[in-house]
Amino acid sequence: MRIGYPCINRSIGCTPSSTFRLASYSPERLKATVEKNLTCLRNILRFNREAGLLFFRISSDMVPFASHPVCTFPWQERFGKTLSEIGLFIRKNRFRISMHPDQFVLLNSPREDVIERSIDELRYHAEFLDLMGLDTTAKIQLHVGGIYNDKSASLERFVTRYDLLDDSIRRRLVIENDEKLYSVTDCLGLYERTGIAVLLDTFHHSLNNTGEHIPDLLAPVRKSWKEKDGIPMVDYSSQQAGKRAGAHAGHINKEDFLSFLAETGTADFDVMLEIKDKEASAKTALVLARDDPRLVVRPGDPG
DNA sequence: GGCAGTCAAGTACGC
DNA sequence: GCGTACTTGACTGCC
Repeated sequence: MRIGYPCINRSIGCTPSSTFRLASYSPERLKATVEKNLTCLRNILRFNREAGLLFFRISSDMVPFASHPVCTFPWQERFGKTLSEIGLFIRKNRFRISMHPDQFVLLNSPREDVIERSIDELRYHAEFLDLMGLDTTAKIQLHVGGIYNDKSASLERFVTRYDLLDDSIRRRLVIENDEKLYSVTDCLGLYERTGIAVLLDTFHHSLNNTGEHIPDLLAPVRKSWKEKDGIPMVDYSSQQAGKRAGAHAGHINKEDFLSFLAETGTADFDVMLEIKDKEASAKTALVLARDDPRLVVRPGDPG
């Protein structure tokens, strides 16, 4: 078990997801922004190594407009060397890496233009991980998509689309249950049909389920991750008091996290804390888990 | 320098 | 039908 947090770090004073408006696109601007983002990513990874936080989600904004027609700058060539250096650092320190394209990426849309843009965006994500030289345990996590007034037809479209994807994308793609439309059970059904691994989001599951308890889902979810995929990734969060159902907590709820560790027993996975204060809660989680035999690195271990 | 309005992209939902 | 929430920050133009 590794513990981590997504995309940004709130204490080291840089952001790895600087961007700019489409209207102000220029190759120079792109180059400068990617340079800045990569430098920050490096700093975050160093910070994480020292903190013992070995699971990290890389922001989709590393290369702004990467999949947009406006972007003709050969960022792959320009930054290939830097990316492979970062990848080496990642492999050397046994980090686990994920990426999570945002809500515009939909494989089951009935609209062909949406599908095309989505595949372009997935190609960018896969390319980014490939350039770092990461193996297929580095994943791109995606939700199943929309319902479009017909859930079974929409599931069917997902299967069809998934089968048509390039292997460079397919070998990294995993599906995550969402809080409203597609439950873990729906995702496991897609696994049965396509072989795609299922990323369990415990918080989404608490909001969208058909009565299954987390401990009962661990084995079927585990089964969907093959050896080449690595151990499962799990997203963890809890409800922010006083906000709409589904709002991510601002700080880790210690009791809730401890009971999550307890109810998952000896099942091994890497866990990502989707909590708003990012590395602060992740560090707390690491301390809370210090006696858990599943942990790869304990707090205070030399980095 | 500070502020408020706005930002590539899709979908579901409430009014 | 239209505006808004997702996730949330941070870019941008204006004062």
